[in-house]
Amino acid sequence: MTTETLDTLAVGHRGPGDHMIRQQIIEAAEAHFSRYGYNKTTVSDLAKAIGFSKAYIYKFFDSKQAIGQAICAQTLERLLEQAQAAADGGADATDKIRKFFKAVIGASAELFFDDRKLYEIAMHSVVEQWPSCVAYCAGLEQIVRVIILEGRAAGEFERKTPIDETARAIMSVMEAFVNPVMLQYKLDDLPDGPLEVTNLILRSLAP
Amino acid sequence: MTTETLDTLAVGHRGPGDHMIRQQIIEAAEAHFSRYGYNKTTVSDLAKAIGFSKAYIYKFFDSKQAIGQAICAQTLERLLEQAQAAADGGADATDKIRKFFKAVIGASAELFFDDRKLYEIAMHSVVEQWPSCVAYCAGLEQIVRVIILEGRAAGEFERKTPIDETARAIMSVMEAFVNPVMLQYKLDDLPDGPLEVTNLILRSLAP
DNA sequence: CAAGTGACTATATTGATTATTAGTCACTAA
DNA sequence: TTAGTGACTAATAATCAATATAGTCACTTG
Repeated sequence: MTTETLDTLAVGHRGPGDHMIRQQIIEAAEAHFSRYGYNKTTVSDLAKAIGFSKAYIYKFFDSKQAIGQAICAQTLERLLEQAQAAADGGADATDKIRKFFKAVIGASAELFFDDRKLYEIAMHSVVEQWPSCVAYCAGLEQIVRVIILEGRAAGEFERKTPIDETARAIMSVMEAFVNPVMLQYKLDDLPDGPLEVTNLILRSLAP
Repeated sequence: MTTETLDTLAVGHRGPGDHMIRQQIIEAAEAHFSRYGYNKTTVSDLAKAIGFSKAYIYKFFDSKQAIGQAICAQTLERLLEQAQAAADGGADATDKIRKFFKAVIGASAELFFDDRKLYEIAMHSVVEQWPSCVAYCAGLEQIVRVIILEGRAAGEFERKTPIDETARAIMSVMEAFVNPVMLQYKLDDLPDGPLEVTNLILRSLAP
């Protein structure tokens, strides 16, 4: 394992992993991307914002896209944290599944409405299969897997289906609402669509 | 009910509903769209193909898009027929569900690989919410509904959940593989993804 | 050596200019 | 009246030069 942080895939990073400047760049990028969007902010804009030259930015990041990935990863990590917190607040496994999906979808939809520009980066990351997105999906699946195992241990859920298949299938099923690319087409179905699908999932988990 | 056919929503049609020329236009459009794509074929091309002037086309269709809708509707109807036929070939309701989804997804994927241009029109129809697409989705859901009712009558499936909710949820769940916009991102998951999701659906239907 | 940059190139992006194309309509011929 | 069209306009799309941007590198400064 490198000196890079564990939870952030530091793709496209250069130079020291933990540097004040790197954080400043990320903060400036988050502000600019959020306000003007990814395409409309230039690397020079970011450089000006932190008071250095554009060339210096490239001591810390491989490319503009790498900066985008960093702030996308940050955004998705935040989503993931919210989802985990919601799941933790559930009384039993069934409740956790319910709260988990409600939180993920709610938070995604909120991002869509309040912060369209960041949402667009997230969509981009999905289409381009950025590692941040892959990590996000894997994170969601992992949370689901843990909940299911808990439910199985408690006798709440069936145990015949292989855990990997169950978790994968549930993620597939929820993808239409969880995947930013697809969610935009399903906004009309909120919040009932996810609820009905959650019910279907829970029925499929019944012992 | 108008004189228009029952199975084709004749949106954007003009003049007599059943006219030799209309059919000729549709055939020419299918050939051209399939070969050169929707954007690259001009209305004049179609006119030339059937040996009339461009203005005459507009005696039969409101717009170029209306022609696109007609051939899109035709394509989707064909998909629907294949799906229905596959379902009919199932031994029991469970088997019908399996065969149905396998057929829909297989046929969609085939369209994607063999006839990319037509597939693109289908995608366009989804994004633009053309009636042909709405009809297609409704048709799929109707087939599912009938199978479920059969399965319930045979004691194969549970009967507590309202049939509308069940059918809607199943369609939501399958959307990632059935919806042309989304399918293109899931091609790597074929054919195992749909299979696992089908299994999940069947588990959720267990009595 | 570490921190930082100006000046450079190749690739995108823009915008003003043309060229095509969708769609209409008044009209002719039978 | 019915079948069909040429000529027209408004909107859309292709073109291409001018501009802007991503990304590199040799270089300075402390």
